[in-house]
Amino acid sequence: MIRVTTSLLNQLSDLVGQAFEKCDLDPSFGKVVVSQRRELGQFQCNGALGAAKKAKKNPREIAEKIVAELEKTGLFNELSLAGPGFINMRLNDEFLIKHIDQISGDASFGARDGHTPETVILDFGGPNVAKAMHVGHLRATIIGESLRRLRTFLGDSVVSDVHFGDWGLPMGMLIKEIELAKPDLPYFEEGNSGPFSEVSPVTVDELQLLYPAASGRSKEDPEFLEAARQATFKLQQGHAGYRALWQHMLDVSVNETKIDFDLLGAHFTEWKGEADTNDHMPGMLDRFKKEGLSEISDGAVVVHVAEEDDKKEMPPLILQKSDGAVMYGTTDLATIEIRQQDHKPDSILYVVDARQSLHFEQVFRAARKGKSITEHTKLEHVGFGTVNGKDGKPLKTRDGGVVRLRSLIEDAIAEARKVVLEAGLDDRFDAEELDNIAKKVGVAAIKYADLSNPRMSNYVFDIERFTKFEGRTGPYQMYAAVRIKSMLRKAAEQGLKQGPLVMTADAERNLILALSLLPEAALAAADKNAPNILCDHVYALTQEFNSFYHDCHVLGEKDEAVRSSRLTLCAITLRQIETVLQILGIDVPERM
RNA sequence: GGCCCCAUAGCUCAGCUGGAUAGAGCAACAGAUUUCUAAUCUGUAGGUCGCAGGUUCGAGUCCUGCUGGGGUCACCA
Repeated sequence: MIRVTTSLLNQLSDLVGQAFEKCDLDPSFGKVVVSQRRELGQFQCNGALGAAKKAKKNPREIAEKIVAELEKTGLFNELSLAGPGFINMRLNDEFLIKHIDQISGDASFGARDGHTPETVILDFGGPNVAKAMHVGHLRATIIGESLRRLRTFLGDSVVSDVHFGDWGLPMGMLIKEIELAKPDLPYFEEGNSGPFSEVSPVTVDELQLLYPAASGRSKEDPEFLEAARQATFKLQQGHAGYRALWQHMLDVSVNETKIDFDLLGAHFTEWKGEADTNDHMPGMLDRFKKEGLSEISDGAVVVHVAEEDDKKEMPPLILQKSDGAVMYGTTDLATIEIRQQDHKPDSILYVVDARQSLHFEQVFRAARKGKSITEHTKLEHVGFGTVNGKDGKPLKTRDGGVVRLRSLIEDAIAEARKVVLEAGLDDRFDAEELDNIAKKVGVAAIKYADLSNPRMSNYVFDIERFTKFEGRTGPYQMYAAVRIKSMLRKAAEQGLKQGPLVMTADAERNLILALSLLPEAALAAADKNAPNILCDHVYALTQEFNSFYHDCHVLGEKDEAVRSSRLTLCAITLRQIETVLQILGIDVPERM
């Protein structure tokens, strides 16, 4: 007997595959998918066409044989043939109810059953010292956090590392800029090895002004840039004053980014950064040199990563610039080695802007070449597209500046509050609850809008559209869950009990079918690192629920068996909607 | 210039390894409520899938060329 806890589509595919096997055909032709034409069936299999092509036979004849085999199982209410050889099927209700009973008894709705647990490291967030997080960090954080939750849901052991940008040339630029502004600070005294003050000489607001100043100065003043380069090198070599100053800048910046990450509900098990590779660096550089993996090119130490059959140009990875300082490729490579030592991961996923794909390709190749990671470990750049304004170009403020993440979130919360107030139902909430609802709705609106796009696509940021309660929005999904919560509260007040499932209406069957597809969605989302698949799933689910809600009264239902069954169905649906939204990083309030 | 990605309804986008009549949402129009929260549901209308070839029984999907847009091409991150 087939296992009942695995995904419904896999079960059906196995079953139909067996039928193909009995006809001496490859079982892989038995792949079953949700029907494109629901009026003809719940599921379909198109394998007869492919099999016919391969076996040089008539597709309809093959399909007829398959149908005959499937009839014998007794699991189907209806099996039919259509067109050139499409097999349409409808399961009988007993089977569906049994299946939903089984998966609803499992916290993952049967999804874990189809997943082999592994140790996965997620590298996302990627804020930088002194720079306020901006719209570019939005997707990295939202997608990364969602993948973290998804993998945890599927039973993986997940390490999430924020990987602070804290070690490159910008550090030298900041040090020199601070020196210009406050030359008397002890950090700049020749030979001063500390100890230094425990109080930061700069506030976060100052830092955020210092950085653009330093950046601008570097472009105009070659001497300043050169000084910054030297400072970067000295910092990396352990200059005591610079290190102390750097630590202050890092601490101040970390505290600031935590506010943003908290707003977005992102969690990190590690707050590491590029700088944490410093102790590892000399050994790694030495090894690459000794093993003949690196060489000097134009004064820089590089690893050649081009391969014979490359179509595209593949520049070497620069480990050390000609001035001796390391670059972010070097720290990324060292980070891989450290992660290998610390965690022995099966996968390392980098949730970083798609524009950095060449960089990761170089780093991954260098890591393979230098055996920095075990062969079986998967290294993957999970890229994503840009967030655009209504003009189709990357989102900018009115005066062309960078949009800060904080203001983006605050605007969304303000917009959500406006929408709730406009609905005119706010008199039910006190100020505190309204705040809570606005925050949850605003953040959900942004997250759902972001995650529902395929990762690699760019999308247009339109907060008014995102906060609408109609259509494919975060709030629509939450609203369905809130409706159920309200209903279950009333049921509890009236002492109504849940009972075994019975099928009395199409809307119930459709809802159960939607519920049954979670494992498929979760596994595909994990496999492709594509949260949008889960967004599609929860949208289909909430739509089916809303139809059910419209067609089938629950609390007022006179027949106790039907009523208690529907209460059960509502409870399962709520749990699944909340589970999926939770994976997407969306919290559902009690009311809204 | 080389390489990579994209082009689908008025708008924002789906379309999984080629499979039936190309789908959603928004906007438009027509309906449904003495609400279990209508912030909902049902229906109608809307398409030469950028252009031109090719492979195939079958192409939005695969191949080639073209047009338009974006990204990227070693000492920034």
